[in-house]
Parts: sequence; C-alpha cells; structure tokens
Amino acid sequence: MAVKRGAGQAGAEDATPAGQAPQARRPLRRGQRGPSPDKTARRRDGIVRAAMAAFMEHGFADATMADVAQRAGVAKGTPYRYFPTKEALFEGVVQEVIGKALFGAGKETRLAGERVGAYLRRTLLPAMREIELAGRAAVARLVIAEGARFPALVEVYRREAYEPLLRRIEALGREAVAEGELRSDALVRFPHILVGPLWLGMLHNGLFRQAGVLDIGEMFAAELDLIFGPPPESPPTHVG
Amino acid sequence: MAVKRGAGQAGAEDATPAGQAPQARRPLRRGQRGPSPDKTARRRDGIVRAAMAAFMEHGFADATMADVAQRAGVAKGTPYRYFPTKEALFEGVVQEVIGKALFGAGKETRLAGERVGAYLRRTLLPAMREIELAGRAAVARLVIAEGARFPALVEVYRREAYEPLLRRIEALGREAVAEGELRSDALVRFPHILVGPLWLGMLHNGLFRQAGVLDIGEMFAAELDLIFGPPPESPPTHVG
Amino acid sequence: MAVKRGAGQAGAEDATPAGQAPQARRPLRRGQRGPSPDKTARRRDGIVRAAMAAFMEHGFADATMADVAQRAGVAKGTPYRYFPTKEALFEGVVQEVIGKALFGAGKETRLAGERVGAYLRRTLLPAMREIELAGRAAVARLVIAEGARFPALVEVYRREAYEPLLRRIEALGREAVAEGELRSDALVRFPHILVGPLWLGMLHNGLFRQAGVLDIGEMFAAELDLIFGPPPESPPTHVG
Amino acid sequence: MAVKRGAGQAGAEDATPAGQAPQARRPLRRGQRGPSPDKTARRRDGIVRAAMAAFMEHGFADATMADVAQRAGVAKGTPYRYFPTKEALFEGVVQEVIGKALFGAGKETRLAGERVGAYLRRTLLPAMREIELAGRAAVARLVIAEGARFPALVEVYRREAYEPLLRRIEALGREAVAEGELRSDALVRFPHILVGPLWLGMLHNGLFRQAGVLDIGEMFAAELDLIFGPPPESPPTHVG
DNA sequence: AATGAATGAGGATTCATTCAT
DNA sequence: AATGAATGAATCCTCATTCAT
Repeated sequence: MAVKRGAGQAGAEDATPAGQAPQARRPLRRGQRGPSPDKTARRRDGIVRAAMAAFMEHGFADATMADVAQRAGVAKGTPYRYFPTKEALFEGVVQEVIGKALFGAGKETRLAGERVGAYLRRTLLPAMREIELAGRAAVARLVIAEGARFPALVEVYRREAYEPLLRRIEALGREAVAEGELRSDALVRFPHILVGPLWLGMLHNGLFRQAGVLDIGEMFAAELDLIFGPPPESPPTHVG
Repeated sequence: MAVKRGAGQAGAEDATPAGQAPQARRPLRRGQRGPSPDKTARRRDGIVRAAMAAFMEHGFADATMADVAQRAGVAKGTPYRYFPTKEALFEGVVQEVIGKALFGAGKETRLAGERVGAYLRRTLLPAMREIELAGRAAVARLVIAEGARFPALVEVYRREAYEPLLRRIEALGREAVAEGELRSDALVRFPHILVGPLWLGMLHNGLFRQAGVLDIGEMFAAELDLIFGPPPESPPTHVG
Repeated sequence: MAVKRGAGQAGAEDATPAGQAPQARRPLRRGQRGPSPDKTARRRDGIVRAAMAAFMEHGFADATMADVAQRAGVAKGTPYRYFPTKEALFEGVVQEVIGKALFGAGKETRLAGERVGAYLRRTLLPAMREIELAGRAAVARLVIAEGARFPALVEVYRREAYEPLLRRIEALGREAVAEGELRSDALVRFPHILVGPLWLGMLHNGLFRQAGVLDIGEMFAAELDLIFGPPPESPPTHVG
Repeated sequence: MAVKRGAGQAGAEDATPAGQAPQARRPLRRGQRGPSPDKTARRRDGIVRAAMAAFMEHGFADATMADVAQRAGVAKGTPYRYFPTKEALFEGVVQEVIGKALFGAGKETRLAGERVGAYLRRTLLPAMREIELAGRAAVARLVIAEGARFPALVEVYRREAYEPLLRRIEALGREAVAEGELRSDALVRFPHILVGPLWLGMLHNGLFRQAGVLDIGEMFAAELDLIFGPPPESPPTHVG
C-alpha cells in the first residue's frame, strides 16, 4: 500500500529531521522534564531496530507503523516523534547501516610487497565473512527490494557503499595488471566481477535460505583462488 | 432503489500474441460462442504484459489492479477473469517469463574438442547479452524484491531457473578441471561465482540505471577472459 | 450486496414480464427455431428451482446469479432471458410457491354438524404436517428475511397467503363462539393466536434445526387439543 | 508522490450512555491519556445504535459500514476500532440486546396461591407489551433474517433467549396441569404454543406494519384468556 | 514527550448486468 | 435462444497520519 498520504516529500525539511533525535535541539534545562536524553536516544534506537526488523520481514509497503511501534514497545504515535513519515523511518534504518562503514577494504593500504590477491584475502575476505552478521546483507536486500520507491536512498547507497568498493577494486585490478599478477584487465573494466558473487550470495541467503545457506566467505575465498591463484602458504582447494 | 449502469466502451483491442485461456486451455467447441480463443489469449497476454510493467514500475504492493487494467486497455474487473487475485497475477507474470527457457546453455552440448570457455562464449554469452531485452532481468528483480511475499514463487524460480544454471556450470567446471582448462575447482564448489556478476549486473541496471547502464554481455565476456583466459582467435581485452 | 444496479424497478413493465416464459408471445412457426416450448418451460422451471435453492441457502443478497445459473445447468446469461433482474427472479420464486394455494383450509366447507375443532383437525392439520415438505416454510422464511427489500412481494404474500388464513380462522372462531364450542372470543379478535405457533415452528425449523426439529403437525394437534379440547374419539395426550 | 490528507472535522459528539471499551474493559490507568473511558463507551454505544438502525432498515448485507459510521457521526474507519468486521458489529448489536435480560418472566417466582394464568398475566404480559419498544422484536427479526449467515449468533440467541423462556413455560405448564388449572399437557409438550403468537406478532409488525400494527400485548392477553380462562376480577373479552 | 483514538483516502475484490458471437 | 467474456459501480477494510489529552 505504500505511502500515499505523507505530509511532505521524503527527506525534505520536516519539523524533525529524520535521523536526529528530537531532543537534539533542546538545550539542557534544570528541572528536567521528560525522559533523559539518554533514554530518548535509546528509544530512537529501539524504534530503528524495530523498524529494521519489520521492514526486513514484510518489506516496506507491508510493514505497518503499528507493528514497528509494537516491536519497539512504544505507542503507535511515538515513532512519529522521531521520524516524520514512514519513508523517513525507512531511510533512517538504511542510513544507520550504511553509515557503519560498509566495507573495511579501502581503508587499509597494501603492505610493502604484498600482492593484490593477498591483500584482498587479508582485508576484504573477513568483511565478507561477516557480512551476514552485520545485517548489511539484509539492508542491501532491502535497498534492492525497495529501490524503486527510494531513488534518493539508492543514490546514497550507490555513492557511499557501492561505488567506493568498485573503485577500490578497479584500482587494485589496475595494480595487479601492472604488477603482472593478472594478465586480464577484466577487473579494471568490470570490477563488478569481483563483487558480483558477493551480491549473489546475499540474495541467495535472502531468497533461497531454505534450500541451503551459501557460505559467502568461503565462496569469496574460492573466487580469489580462481582469479588470483591459490594462496602460496596453504595450497588448499585446487586441483593438480 | 436501482442504480443505472452505463454499458461502457469495450476496451481498446491490443495485439499481443500467445497466451492461455482463463481457466485452462479450453477445448475447441462446436458452435463457438463468445470471443475467439485467439482474442481471449491476446487479452490474457495483454494483461500479463501490463501487469509486468506495472509491477516493475511500482513494485507489487504499490501497483494497483486498476493501473494494470488501464494499461491493458480493459475494465477494472477484467483481469480478475484471468487471475483470481493480484498475487495470482504476479505469479502469472513471473511464470510467463520463467517458462521461456531461461538460458540456452544446457540445451546445447559441447562440440567435439570444444573447450569449456569457448562453449560458454558460444552459448551463455548470447543469452546474457539478451537478458535485459527478454524481460528476464526485470522479472529476476521482481522476484528478489517481492520474494518474501511469494515463497512458493521463489521456490519455482529457484527450481526452474536458478538451480539448473548452477548445476550446468558446476558440471562444466568439473569438466574444465578434468581437462586441465582450469586449475581451481572453485567453480565446482561455487558455480555461483560465474553467475554472480550476472546478477549484480541485473541489479545494477535495475537500481543504478541513472548512473550508467552496465553492459552485462561485455562484462560476462570479460569474466570469461579472466577465468578461462582470452579466446584464441581474437586477443582482445587483455594486457601485455 | 443486494441489487444496486438493476435496470428498472422490480416488477415493472420489462420486456419479458417476470413469471412468463419467453416463448409465450411467440406464435408457433413452422420450421421451428430454437428449443421447443416444452424445453423452454422446463428450463424456466429449472432456473426457478435453482434460484429457490440458492436463495434459501444464502439469502437473497448473498446468492449469486452465477450460482443460480450453475445449479440450473445453464450459462450465466440465461436466467436473464426469463427474469430481467435478480429481484424479478426472487419474486418469481416466491410467487411460484404462493401460487400453490398456501393452505387447503378455507377451500373446504365444514361438514354438517362438524364442530370447528374437528373441522380444523380434518383440514388444516394435514396442511401443517406437510408445510415443510412443500417448501412453503422455506419460502415463508425467505419472505421474512428479505421482506424489507421486497415490500411489493410482502404485500402479495400478505394478501394471498397470510390474510386469507387469518380471515378464515376469524370466521371459524366466530362460529365456534356462536355454537358454544369456545367461550372466549380471542380467536375472533386475534386469529393470529392459532397460526402463531405454526410460524414459530417454521422459524424454529429454519433457525434452530440443529438443536432439534419441531414437529409442526404434532404441535398444531396439541394446540387444537388445548383450545378446543381433545378430540372425542381418541382421548390421547391429555391429563386426568 | 505524497498526497495531502485533510485532517477532517471530528465527528459530532453523540450522547448515549453505557457501553464497553474497544477491546476489553480497560483498567483505569494513571496519567490518563486520550479520551475518557466514558467518551469511548459513549462512542461505542452510538456505533451499536447506529448499526442496529442500519441493519434493521436495510438488512445485514445491504447496510453499509459507511452508513453506520455516518449515522453514528464518526469517520468511516472508526467503527473498526470497536468491531473488527461488519459481522462482529452485527453480533455486537444482537448481543447488546440479548444481554439485556430478554424476559422478565422466570425471574420472579409465583406468589403463594397464585394461579399460573394470573402469574403469566402479572409477569410475562408486561414484557410482551414492551417488546417492540425495547428493540427486542427488531433484533429477533434481524436474527431470523440473517440467521443463516450467523450460526454462532443464532446459537447464542437460542440458548440465551429462546430456550429459557420455553423451559420456563414448560415448567409452568406442568404446574398448571398438576394443579388442575389446565387439563391438557399441550404446553408441557409444546411450550412453543404459548410464545408462537408472540413471534407471529413480532413478524407481523416487522413485515406487515403498513397493513396495521398488531397489539402484541392485547393479543397475548387474549391468548391467556383463551387458554387459562378469563381473569376472575375483570370479566373482559369473552362471550356470555 | 508520549499516547492511542480517530480520521479518511485508497484499493482489492465482487457480481449484477450487458452484448457480441 | 443461449452463451460467457467483459464491464464498472459499489463496498469492505487497511493503515499512515493527526491531535486532544
């Protein structure tokens, strides 16, 4: 059923900007009225958490604000004190997760003499292994599912999470080619190739969980083996 | 007490071929009454097309049956003659596409002496290049987006479209390893690696179209180069 | 959902008057086209019967024309050839039953020297005993249930079925008083008293069937005993 | 994308007493928020009244929730806060009336030396006289008309209203026989005989009102005269 | 700040009726 | 005369949002 009756455009300048706790603007007063800032922050957090669960379970359109409120243990009107519309709440949820530095890779630099394959194994692989745990896969699935309704959010996601990783891989691919580690410039032209399996994995585990969970970490390790050759120390799963 | 009802103009005739009669394929009857089976089939098909467009544009929950009907040029109640509920209509849309043999690969066998990479370039690559045109990418995105609401449909999709391709790639990977074309068994353990970029491409073109369309065919070609080495005749996109 | 969109007022002068078979106005022609009048009459009858069943099962509003048609084994449009609207069909059903002389009583005159109680036992009691079988109770229940929607029909029912019986009883009550068989003029003033249990019985068997069927014939016999005293020959169900 | 929503005027306050809180009787809370329980109860009651009127006027199927809301002076969605479905609202209406102790008879015991006829004149007759006023006749008609759709409700009605009166009459009939007041055991075997005219009266006044209202009280008095003999003090409507 | 009763726009669905075949 | 596909008005119900308390 979607949002048909919102008061304003999502993300527009509403009284209470999405993503900020109401009390943010309230100067501390003596004779404190209402909940402590601490409690308020906790409440906002509980609402976001509840909303994430609700959206993931039902999708944006079918999740109800009443359900969110109930999961958060607050009254039906309370989430509106933190997010002016359902859309803003959704954005709050997604940005909460995007904000948590989507991928560690790109933050660390290659060690001296470290080959690209080794570097990826050291930095990106652990992130992959954790990707389900961190709820990032779930949010990615949410963005995919609801992207048509939230172009602005998609743009943020693309800019903050999707492109940086691709650019980083592109650069690494270029280095790998320059250093003779790769003969093909495929990763330079299509860094998507490296992360594609990751996305497939997230989707697989979102859609086809019942038919068996895909171990994204293991898959990524195998992919690195396939593209960069097996790691030198541990000659694991290869043939001949 | 009684309210007049205008008869209403018959919806504009659309002209789309193929399709099925409302309930089941109606056996030809003598003394044919009512619209020809042909026209009925056209109408059903027009509704499915309209629904696909509507679902792709708004998502399942936000697409309205009225919109579907209007796009199909029929009255609001007409889609219900062909699909008892909105959900059934959605399933009709997806199965329509699934039914159209998702990938050519697996239908053809490898030629004598043909290497696996070459075989994939010959069979799977063309399918990739057409994947957007055929609406398969769009349907895949729909299944991803609405999967939580349609577990049965997801299962069908998995069984009919997703798994067969993975199994085929797994088998090919095994052959490639046995024949020395690949040294890693990564594709045997995770055939997902090969199709991952394909899925990413579909999502990319669904979500980030505005930031640039990803050429899935080219990307897949590059991927084959990366994994299987460049094709012998045309030494194209590689370095040094 | 009732009839909201009928073309005209129920019972008004439509092309095909309710209650008449279509062929009624068609002069016999040689080279006969279409079904024989006989078959047509049978079809009309089948539709009425199907409608009666449907209305009794679901009530007027919830019975669907499609259901009626299916029960009658004809196409959805066919009933409209015999009855212009659903309301007309309903009226056709009721009048069909009303037409069948609701009660035998009143048709026969008292025998010479026959007391009123005996006369009622001889004439009305058998009608009571059959009232369920004849479907008259069912139609009475229908009229009760849907009366608000069919004032004209209620009026017919009242005039043709309800009042005649009351008038007859009133007259008999007067005779009974005059002849000393009854001391109270209650039946003269309220002939309803005599038929009230009958109505209750019909309702009981319509509503509370599951909790036990009420034997209307037996009840009426007991009522006659109570009011007129036990029949002389067989002193059955009384005390002392 | 977002459509503006007017806030709308709050519905006019109605002023009807008694009733229940939406879900269950809400225990008084400290720091009371929202409308007083009193106002909530009034609103619920107003909705029930409006629904009773609507159902009685149109029958269940043809009464619309919008009409109920309008009659109650509330918004279209408000009745749903009190009754989850139209059916539940109907049940609420019926139980509201059933709950009001259907008949005084059976609550009072016979006075010492009071004959059964006198007792019935003292207790049941006044209830009969009021039966239309209290809306009980209307509800009985509703139950009759819509019984097929509400078997559970019919059962409640039977258990709470119908059977108790029959059992009471049966017992009284037995006493009357034992005490020599009645010679026939008809009322013992068929207590329905005594209440039958009452039901007929309710139906008569529901269906045939236009042709003249039946005075149920007078009729019942006449019936008691007929069955138990005239009251000793006032030798009223009998024939010399 | 929080509550939750009330609002009312919106949409899926039903089905009496029409009419081309 | 019969058919049954198509029509579209009507209505139940949901739920995001508001606001008096």
